[in-house]
Amino acid sequence: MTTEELILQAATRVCQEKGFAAARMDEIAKEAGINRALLHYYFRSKEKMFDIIFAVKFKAFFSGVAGIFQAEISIFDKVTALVDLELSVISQNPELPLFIIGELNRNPERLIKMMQKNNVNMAAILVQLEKQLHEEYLAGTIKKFTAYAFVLNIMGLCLYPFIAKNLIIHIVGVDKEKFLEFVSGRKQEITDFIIAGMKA
Amino acid sequence: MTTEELILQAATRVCQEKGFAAARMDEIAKEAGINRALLHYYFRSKEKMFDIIFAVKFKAFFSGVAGIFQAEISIFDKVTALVDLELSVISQNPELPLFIIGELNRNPERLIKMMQKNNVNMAAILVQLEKQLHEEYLAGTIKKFTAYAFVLNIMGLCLYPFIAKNLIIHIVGVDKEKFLEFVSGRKQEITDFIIAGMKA
DNA sequence: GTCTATAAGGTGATAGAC
DNA sequence: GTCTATCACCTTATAGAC
Repeated sequence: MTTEELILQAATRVCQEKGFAAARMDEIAKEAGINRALLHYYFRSKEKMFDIIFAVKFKAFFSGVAGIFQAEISIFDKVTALVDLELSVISQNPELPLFIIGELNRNPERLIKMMQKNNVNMAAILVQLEKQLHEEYLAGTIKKFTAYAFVLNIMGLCLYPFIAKNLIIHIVGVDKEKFLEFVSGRKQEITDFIIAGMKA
Repeated sequence: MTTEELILQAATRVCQEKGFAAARMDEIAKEAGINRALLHYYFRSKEKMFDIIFAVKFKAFFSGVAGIFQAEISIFDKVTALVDLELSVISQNPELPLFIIGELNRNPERLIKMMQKNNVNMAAILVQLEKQLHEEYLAGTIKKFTAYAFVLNIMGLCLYPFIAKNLIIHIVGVDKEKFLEFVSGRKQEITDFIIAGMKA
C-alpha cells in the first residue's frame, strides 16, 4: 500500500467517526503512523482531502440505486432489488449514511456537484417512478403511493437502523457486532414487510 | 424574556444546525445580540451550555415514547399512538433526531445518564414488548416480529424523512417547507403501512 | 449584568533540513 | 518523501473596568 492510500484510509476512518469539524489532522497522521506535514504534502489542505473522501463515499452510497430505480421491472422487484442492494452496501460500511447526511449541512454544493458528476438526475427518476406507481395502482396491484413515500419508506426501513446504531447500542446496552449482524440479516423480513404494506 | 433564555434559544439554534464541534461561541453571541463574554458569565463553558441544550432536546425526543411502549393496549394501538406522537413532536422540531444521533458519538455517557435521570429503562421495555409481540403472534393477529424489528420499523419510517431532510431537499430541489408539510402529513399513511405489513 | 481586552491553548498550514 | 520547527490564525475562557 502506498503512503497516499495509507493516509486516505486513516483519514476516512477519522472523518467518518468524527465528522469534518471535529476531525483533527493530527489524529489522522497518528492513525496513519506518519507526520502531520505529510498530510499536507499529499493533499494540500484538510478540505481537499475531505473532498476526495466524500467523493468515494458518495459513490458507494448512490452507485447502483439509480440503475434500479430506472430498470424496467415491476415495482415489487424494485423493492426487492433496492433492499438487497442497500443492506449489502451499508453492511460493509455502517457509518456511510450518517456520514453523508451529517456532512451535508456544511457544504450542500458539494453534493449537488457529485450528483451531476455521477449523472444522477433524481428529479427525473422520481417522475418516472411516479408514473410506474400510478400505473400499478390503476392495474390494482398496489395501493396509492407517491414516489416520495415509496423512496422514503424503503430508505427509512433499510438505513435508519444504521443511522441510529450508536443510539441503540448505548440505550439497550447491546453488542455492536451482534446488532450489525442482526440488522444486516433482515433483507427478507424488510422486503416482505414493504410488499405487504404496498399490496392492494 | 431573560438574557439567559435569549442566549439558550440562540445557542440551541446554532448547536442544532452545526453540531457541537462546529458551533462557535461567537456566532451564538451574535445570534443572541450580546457579547461573547456573557455566554461564559451565564454558562461557564461551551460544554456546560451544551449539556443544558442536550437535556432539553433529549426530553422532547423521548418523553411520551416510553409510556406508549409500556401501555396496556394492543400492538396496533401502540403503532398508531407511536406514529402519532413521533410525527407530532418531530414536526415541531425537525432537526431533533439528527441532533441527538449526531452528537451521540462525542459523548455517549451523557445519553446514558439522561436515560437514568428520566427513568427510561429501554432494555426492560424491549423485554415486555417482546412478550406482547409473541403473544399476539400466537393469537394469530400479527406475523412474527422481534421487539427490535418493531421499534426500528416504526422509527425508521417516522424519523428517516426528517433525518434525510437536507439530502432530499438538495437532491431533488424541493422546497423545505413543502417537504416538511408533506412528511408531517403522512400519519395515517405510515400507520396503515405498518399495520398492513404486520398483519398475519 | 454587560462590556473590552487579553490570556492560553489548540489547529491548519508552510519552510526548510535531510 | 519524510521529518522537525514554526508561523499565523482561530477559539475558548478569564480579568477587570463600568
